[in-house]
Amino acid sequence: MSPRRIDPTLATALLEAAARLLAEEGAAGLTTRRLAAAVGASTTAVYTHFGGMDNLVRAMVHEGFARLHRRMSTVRATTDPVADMMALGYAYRANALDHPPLYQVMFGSAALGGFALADGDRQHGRYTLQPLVDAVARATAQGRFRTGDPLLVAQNMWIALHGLVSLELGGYLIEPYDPDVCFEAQLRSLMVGAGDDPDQAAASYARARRRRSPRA
Amino acid sequence: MSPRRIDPTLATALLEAAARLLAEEGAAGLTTRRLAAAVGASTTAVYTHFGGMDNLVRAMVHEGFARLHRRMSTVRATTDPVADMMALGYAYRANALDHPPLYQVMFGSAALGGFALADGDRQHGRYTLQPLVDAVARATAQGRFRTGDPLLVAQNMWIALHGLVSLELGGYLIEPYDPDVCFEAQLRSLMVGAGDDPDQAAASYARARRRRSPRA
DNA sequence: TTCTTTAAGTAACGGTGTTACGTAACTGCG
DNA sequence: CGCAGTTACGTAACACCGTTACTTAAAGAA
Repeated sequence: MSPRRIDPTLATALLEAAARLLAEEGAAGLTTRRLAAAVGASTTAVYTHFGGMDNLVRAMVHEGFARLHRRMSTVRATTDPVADMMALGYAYRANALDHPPLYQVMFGSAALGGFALADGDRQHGRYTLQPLVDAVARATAQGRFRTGDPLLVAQNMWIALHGLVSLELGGYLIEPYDPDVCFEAQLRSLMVGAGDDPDQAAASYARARRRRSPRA
Repeated sequence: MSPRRIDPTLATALLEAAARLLAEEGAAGLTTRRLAAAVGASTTAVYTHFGGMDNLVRAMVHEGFARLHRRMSTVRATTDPVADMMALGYAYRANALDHPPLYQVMFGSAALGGFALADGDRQHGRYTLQPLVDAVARATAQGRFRTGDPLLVAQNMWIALHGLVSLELGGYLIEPYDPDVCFEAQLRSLMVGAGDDPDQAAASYARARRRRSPRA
C-alpha cells in the first residue's frame, strides 16, 4: 500500500536480515523475496539501497572480512611468535566455523545464484593477513624460520588454512583423518616447513593450544 | 511434437552437452532448459535419464574424479619419491586449471543452484590420493620424511594443494604473490614440513619441474 | 496384430532476480 | 505557508529457473 516511512535505515535492517537468513538457511535461502518479507518491505528495497543482490552480498562480505580481522586482532603477540601464528590459525578457523555460509560466500564457495565478487572485493580481505605477517617476521628475527619473505610465508599458511577450512566446511574430511587431526598436523608441518625445529614447533603448539580460540 | 527415437543414448549426449556448457559458460550457464536445447530435446529428458539436475551433476563429478585419477596415474614412480610427490602436485593443479568450473563443482565451490553433493560423492574422490600416499610411503622408507602416518601426510598435502587451487581459481592470489610463486614455495615447504632436508627438497623440486605436467 | 512398457513432449506451477511505472512522503525554496 | 523536486517505496510484470502431471508415440513381446 502506502510506502511506510518507518525505517531507521532500512539498509541496515536488510543487511541484518540477510546475515540471519544466510546463517540460518544457507546461501540457497537468501533470496530477494524472503529478504523483503523478513523486513516487511518489498523486493525493490534491495534495489534502491544496494542496486541489486550482488551489492548486498558484497556488503556482507566486507562485514565478514572486518569481523575476521577483528578476531585475528584479538590474538596478542607473545615472546613465542610461532605459538602466535598457531593461535592466529585457531582464530581463523574458529571464525569460519562460527559463520560457515558467510565464509563460503567470502571465498567464492557459494555461487549465490551466479553472482560473483569483484576483483577489489577479493583482495579486500588482504589486510586481514597483517597480524600473521608480523608474527612471521618476529619468528624470522628470532631465527626460528629460515630467512625469506614474511609475506610469502604468511600467504602460504593462509592458503593451507583455507584449504583445510574449505574442505572441512564442505564435509570432505572424514573419520580417522577428521578436521581436528588434520589441523594439528598441518600447523606443525607448516612451522617446520618454514624452518622451525620440530621439537620447538611441538612446544609452541602446546602453548598455542592452551590459549585457544579467543572469542569474537 | 513426436518423441524422436534417435538417441543412441541421449543420456551420454546430455552429459557431454552439460560438460561443454559448464566449461564454456560456468556453473550459472548450466540449466535444464539450455541443456535440453543443446541436445534438441525437452527438459524432461533430464528427468527420465537422471531424475533431476542433481544426479546429472553428480555423474559429471564422478567423471571429473575419474579424470583426475587418470591424470595422477600417469605420474610414474621414480627413485626420487619427493620429486614424485611434487609431480603429482603439478598434475593435480594442471587438471584443475584445465577444467576450472568442474573442479569448483567437485569441491563444492559452485553451488549450482542450491544443489549439494551427497556424502558418498564427496568421499568418492578419495581413491585419487592413492598415488600420493604411495609416494609418501616411499619417501618415508628412504628416510627423507619423519616416520608417521603416510595417509595423514598425503592428506595434508592435498589440503594445501586444494587451498592453493581453490584460491587461484577464485582469483584471490595476485601479483607479486601469484599462484606460480605460491605453488613453488608451497611444494618445498610441504616437503620440509614432512621432514625432508631443505637442500634435498630443492633438488627434488628442480627434478620435478623438468618433467612437468604430463598430459591428460 | 494387439498389448504393455518406456521415452519423450506439452504445459503448467511455484519460485527466482530484475525492472518499468506509479505514488506517496520528505525536503528545500520562495 | 505552499509549492516543486527529489527520493523511497510498492505494484505488477517479464523472463527465466527446476520440477512435475499428464499425454502421446514409439518399441518390443506374445
